[in-house]
Amino acid sequence: MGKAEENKKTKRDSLLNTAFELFTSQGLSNTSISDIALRAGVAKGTFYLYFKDKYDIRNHIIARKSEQFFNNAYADLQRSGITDYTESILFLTDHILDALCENKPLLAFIHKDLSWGVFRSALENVRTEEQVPFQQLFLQHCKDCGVEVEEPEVMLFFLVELIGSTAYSSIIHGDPIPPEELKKHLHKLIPGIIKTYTQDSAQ
Amino acid sequence: MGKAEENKKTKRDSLLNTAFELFTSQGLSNTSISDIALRAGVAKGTFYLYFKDKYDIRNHIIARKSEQFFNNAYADLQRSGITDYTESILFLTDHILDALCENKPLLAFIHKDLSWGVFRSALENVRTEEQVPFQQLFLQHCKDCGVEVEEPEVMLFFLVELIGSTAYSSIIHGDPIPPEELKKHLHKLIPGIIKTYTQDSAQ
Amino acid sequence: MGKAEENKKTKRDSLLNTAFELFTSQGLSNTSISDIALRAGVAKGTFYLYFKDKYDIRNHIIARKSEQFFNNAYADLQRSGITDYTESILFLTDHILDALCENKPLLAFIHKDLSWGVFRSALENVRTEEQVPFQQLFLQHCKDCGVEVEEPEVMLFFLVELIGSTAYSSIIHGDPIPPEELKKHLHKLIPGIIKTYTQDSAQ
Amino acid sequence: MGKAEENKKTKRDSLLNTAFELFTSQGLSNTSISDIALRAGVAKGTFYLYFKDKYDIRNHIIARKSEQFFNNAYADLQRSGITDYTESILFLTDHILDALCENKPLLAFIHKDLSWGVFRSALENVRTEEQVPFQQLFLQHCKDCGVEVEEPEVMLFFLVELIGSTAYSSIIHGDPIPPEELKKHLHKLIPGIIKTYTQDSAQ
DNA sequence: TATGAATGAGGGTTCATTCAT
DNA sequence: CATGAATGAACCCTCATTCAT
Repeated sequence: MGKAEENKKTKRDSLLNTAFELFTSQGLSNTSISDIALRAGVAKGTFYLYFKDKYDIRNHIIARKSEQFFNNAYADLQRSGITDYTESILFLTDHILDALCENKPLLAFIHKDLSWGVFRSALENVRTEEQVPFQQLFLQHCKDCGVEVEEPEVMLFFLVELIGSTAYSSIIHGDPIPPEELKKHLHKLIPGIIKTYTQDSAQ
Repeated sequence: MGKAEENKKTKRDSLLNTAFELFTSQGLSNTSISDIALRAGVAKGTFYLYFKDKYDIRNHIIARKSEQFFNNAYADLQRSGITDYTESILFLTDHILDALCENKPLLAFIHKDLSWGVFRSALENVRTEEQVPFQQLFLQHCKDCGVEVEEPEVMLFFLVELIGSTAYSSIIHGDPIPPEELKKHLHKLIPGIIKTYTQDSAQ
Repeated sequence: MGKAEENKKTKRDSLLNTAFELFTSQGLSNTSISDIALRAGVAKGTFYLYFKDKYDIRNHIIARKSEQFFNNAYADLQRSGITDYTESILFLTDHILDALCENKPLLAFIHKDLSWGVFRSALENVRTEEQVPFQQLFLQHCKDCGVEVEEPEVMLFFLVELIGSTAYSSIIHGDPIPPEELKKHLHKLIPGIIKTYTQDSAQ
Repeated sequence: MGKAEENKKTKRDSLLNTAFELFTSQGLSNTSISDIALRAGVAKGTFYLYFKDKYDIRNHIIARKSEQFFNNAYADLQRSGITDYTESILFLTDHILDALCENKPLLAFIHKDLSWGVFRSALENVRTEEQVPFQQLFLQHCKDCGVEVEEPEVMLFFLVELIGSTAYSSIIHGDPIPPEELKKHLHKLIPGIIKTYTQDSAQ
């Protein structure tokens, strides 16, 4: 029975991976459930044993990828040994921008959701994985750096939205500034934003 | 002769309005060209005399609405008599947030495009109206206030993206903060951003 | 298990037969896929499970019918016991003309392709059946009669084109001569053509 | 009023020429009446003032082109000064093959009708031009050469069908022999055919 | 569980034809 | 005569979903 379970897990993963490939390469609306099933090597009907419809599998993919994404960034940060708070945020920013540059199809695909929505709906509703939510990691990190952020969740919100939406425009369209420029500008802006939220507690 | 022209204009407007209603109430992909034509009171084939396809009419709608939107805000600003630069930006921010609060379907519809993309593609490509692009208004406004902004277009980009993406999350989902809170936060953050871009020139 | 296969074969045949009926009675361009599916008793979508489009099913029909046609003629020839080469060609000619007379819709339908094109594209590309191509039969027949034909394929080409195109005009329009007359004329002309190709080798 | 007449004639010719260009370059079914009218520089409704529908204009074109075609060949023959009957037929054959080689789109377009059908339906029904039918020219030519052909119309029928149908296969598909080869073969076959019809009278 | 043949509604699009101007 | 906007039937094709096996 462990075997049967394994088999199911394999099929599910196969569907998820295939769907991701197709969504990023051809777009959501140009990908049919037939396509996914065919390339995943299962029958069309089988798809429905695992997912409700195309949007269901999309949500699972976004949740999975976004989580991976932020957690990768965070893991790298820890390896870097950076201890200063602002520096660590900038490190994360660069890491995320670099990763998005190298994976434009992913960016194009999840951009509408690569934002606060990721943390809200995707991660909460669909959570089946065994990962620690990024928000928790973030809060922990604040503490680790010995920084007291007033409303850290809100600050995270602003950072995520700012970075996510400008990255899309810059990386996908190169407009109005290319990714290199974007980095420089964000490095100028983000310290101000952090200061706004850490000064608050002192006021 | 003017009659035929007028008639065409009427039909075109009817299609645009109907499409907007349907797009905002049912979503883009749930709206068919049949629906639009039917409710606009024209034959299906007539649609194709005016627009290439669904995406064509969508672009026209976005261009039109966005233009209206920003120009309304700007017109109000001028009526307000505000002369301080930072204050005027905050006024525009509030105005835009208020307007979006009162028109959630519009926000939901154009949110993916209510961003720098609006200025880039929608407004530039589809421009058939005789309006002044918002960017020009903005540049003029900087001068009028006697403020020297280093790279004003880039600053506008960051402001638009920040406001647009946070507004969506806040207004549509009330998460992680309600619109009232959002305003307060933006009022704290925006002056810092402006300072970053106006200090540059002094440095 | 055999049942499903059988069922599919039945549906496919039903579609082919229905399409043939409609094509011959109404013409290709006046027959829609809807028509075919409807009269074949299957859903429209089902058509596309078996054929790519209207031209695909047409090619299959032509291939099938032509094959049947020539092979019937050849089988009859063998039953006839004729051994003389020229006589056998004339026998085939008569057989083909008789068959076409009795099946005018077929003639009208495939006349544009009842020519060398049949051997080239239709029979070669669409071949899924397990029949021996007519050219091979023809070559074998030359040997069997002990006749050495210089370029037998080319001679076949001329015969097929001559018979096919004159048959169409004569049988369908009775112009400029009726089928009976046509036979007589061909009986006068064909021996000369054969002589031209068998004398070559002697020259 | 001569002017109005002229204008009409111009429009009609413009439609015919445009339709011919489009039919040969894109095919009949891929050419719409809109296309024709647009490129001919007249309004869509105007088309219907001159032709009943697409098939009507096609028939006129075929009649016109075929007539031109054969008459050109005949005119050239007369310029050539050839007096021998068989030679003159071979001259016409070559001339026709050369002309078809140089105008493949025309061949592809009228091939279904470039046969006896041309003389029968197209020329008879649609005749509005002021030309002498080719059959008459041909009969006259037989006399001029002092040759007595038994049933000259029938012989012409066989020649036209043989040349027309083999030319199509050879020139358009190069199969089973290229046009150069075709000429050689026809030069071998045609004298035999002529002999068959001129010997008849002697028999 | 898994299959994949069958469905049929529904989408986008074209275009011959009409008719008021 | 000429126009060209409007029509709407008809077409092709896709695809999510079902269900008998």
